[in-house]
Amino acid sequence: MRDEQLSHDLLAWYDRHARVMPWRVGPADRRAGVRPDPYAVWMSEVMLQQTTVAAVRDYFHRFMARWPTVGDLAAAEDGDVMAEWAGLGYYARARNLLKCARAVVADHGGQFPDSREGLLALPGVGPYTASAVAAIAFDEPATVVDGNVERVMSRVFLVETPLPAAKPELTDLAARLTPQDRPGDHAQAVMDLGATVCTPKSPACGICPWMEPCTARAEGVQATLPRKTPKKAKPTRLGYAYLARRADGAWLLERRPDRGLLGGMLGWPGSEWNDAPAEAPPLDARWRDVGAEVRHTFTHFHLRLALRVADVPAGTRPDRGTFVPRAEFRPAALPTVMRKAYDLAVTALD
DNA sequence: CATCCGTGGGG
DNA sequence: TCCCCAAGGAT
Repeated sequence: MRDEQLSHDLLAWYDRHARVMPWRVGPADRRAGVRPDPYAVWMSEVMLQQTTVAAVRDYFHRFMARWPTVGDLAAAEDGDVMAEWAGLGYYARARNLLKCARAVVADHGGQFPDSREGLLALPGVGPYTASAVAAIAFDEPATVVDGNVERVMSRVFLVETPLPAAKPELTDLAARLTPQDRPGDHAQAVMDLGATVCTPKSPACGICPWMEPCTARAEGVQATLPRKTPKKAKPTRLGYAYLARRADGAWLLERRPDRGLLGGMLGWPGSEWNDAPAEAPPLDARWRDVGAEVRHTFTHFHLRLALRVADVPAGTRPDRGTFVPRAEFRPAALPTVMRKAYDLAVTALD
């Protein structure tokens, strides 16, 4: 089957089955000439990096309501943006989001570059995001290659090379199918297909617009693709976290360094996280064992975090960290592992 | 090219 | 309970 026929059939499917998203201009409106706001497209694409649509929705609404334009975001306080991002993960994205907004204002007059090439130069914008914004916001015939596209291409064209080695081949195949007309709808259509029909575990081939041409389907091996090189097991690390509550209700927190795990986020002072961490209290106090530990899994290790809590008098000077007044403290501004620690500690204190 | 970087839901 | 994985990017 010709590439043009495949693209046509996919767009016809998309016209009927496009998912409705807060940041998306649907195929009907788009054909009526409506164009999405590049700022909203960029915001959604950054949030969607390695993150599910369901997780992104509320965050997208909150960010757009609080910072409606790239200029508003560029003028925001770093801490406010990090707090608003808390819980969404991959916090380097939030730091780069701010850097990018400020670059757009400082270097591009507050307008996003309208080409893949120009977008690619922005912080936090890689090959995928540059193509996605170029195609969706500016209708440049750029090819998007995300996990969905890799899966769909590997099946339709029966690519047995394991990822990530197969990436260039899958990119070439995806490029062949990218039409000059409606490239933005095409990009979103492939991803919708991967997310709703050509799913990882049990693809719904019976309702797929590409059932007939799909080579993997013909061979009956669709559920085994794409192949992936095995990943190594996660080790378990141990650590201590110290939750100090001052007499007036203030909590002792510290801002983590910009680089590395949970970079730029607020957290409880703690020990190192490794096989045998040493205790590292941030001030002298009667530290109590809470009798419960936080279990949390990061991308590449499991963590078991033992909690120490203490009530300290007004005027206490910590060796590190800052007491955050009760009125300003919001658990929702903490990354999830730190919020879990707080929830466990206050439960134990009651 | 390999490693680091979160989180929550589903099977 | 555990593993997979989701609209990846930076180094």
